[in-house]
Amino acid sequence: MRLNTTELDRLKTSLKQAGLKPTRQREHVLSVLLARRDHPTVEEVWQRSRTLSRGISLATVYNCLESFVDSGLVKQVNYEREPTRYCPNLRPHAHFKDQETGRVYDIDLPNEVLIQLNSILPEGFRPEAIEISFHGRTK
Amino acid sequence: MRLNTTELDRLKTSLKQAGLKPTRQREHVLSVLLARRDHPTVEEVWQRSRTLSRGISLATVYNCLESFVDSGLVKQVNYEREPTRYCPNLRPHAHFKDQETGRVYDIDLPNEVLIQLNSILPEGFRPEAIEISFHGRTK
DNA sequence: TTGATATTTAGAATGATTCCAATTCTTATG
DNA sequence: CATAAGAATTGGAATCATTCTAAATATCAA
Repeated sequence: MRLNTTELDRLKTSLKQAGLKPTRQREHVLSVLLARRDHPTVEEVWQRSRTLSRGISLATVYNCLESFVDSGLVKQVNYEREPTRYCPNLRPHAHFKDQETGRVYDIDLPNEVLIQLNSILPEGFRPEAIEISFHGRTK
Repeated sequence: MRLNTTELDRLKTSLKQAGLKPTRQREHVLSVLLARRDHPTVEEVWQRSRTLSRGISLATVYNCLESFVDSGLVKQVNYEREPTRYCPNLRPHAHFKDQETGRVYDIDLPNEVLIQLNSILPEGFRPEAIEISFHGRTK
């Protein structure tokens, strides 16, 4: 998780655009999150962030992830009551959880599916978000 | 929550069909759940079940609901990390949560929507369940 | 540089849920 | 009907992801 100046500047800019002060911790957590296209838990993000010199507290990882979600930089994924997972993929997508491995896959959502889904809502229902999660086997 | 013999027999039968011993507590919790088409939390189910003579323990309500879900008699609804809610509607449906009132509505899922949703999965993905939750305003 | 405001932090607190081990119930079988 | 084996129920303790707290530190506009 070595960041060159260009990457760092890019992160600072995304944070500022999102209305967040670009702190050392936020830059680090965000870079850790963007480094892999998976769905880590808070605990996992914390583990991956330990390399930060002088460390980072678990509370801060919670704080960072919360502010990222609030400002739309990442998404949350919840399966049942398991620990919340975080997802750096911002395109509209569903999730598929392999019940054998526990692994979560992103499934792209074509626009026509979104349109059809909105069409099943009664008059007056204004969705702000939709979450679609499959679970099953991947063969 | 007065049960006549016919209703009681019907409950006993559903429980047996689901492979569950028809105990006094299960019959009561199930009847409480079927009495309203809403989405109560465990705590709420417990409150509504207090009328049972000699009471019922919270642990038992948890146990009953878990066994109902396992045997397909009711569904679970999760929104973020809020307490799990239980849903007696077994038809395929999505949920819509009004972010102002917190109320959860059932939205029927037409078969063609289900078919379209399955069609977006890659080769080899075998879904066993799908969960669709909207949240937004109802105007 | 400085002050106002925001962020970070360690540890305590919270709260839904699960676990535990003792008691009570259900039911198949004699 | 009696009985015994396996299930279910129970109150309370334990768990654990998450939130809260209040003190220390950092950011940034002026």
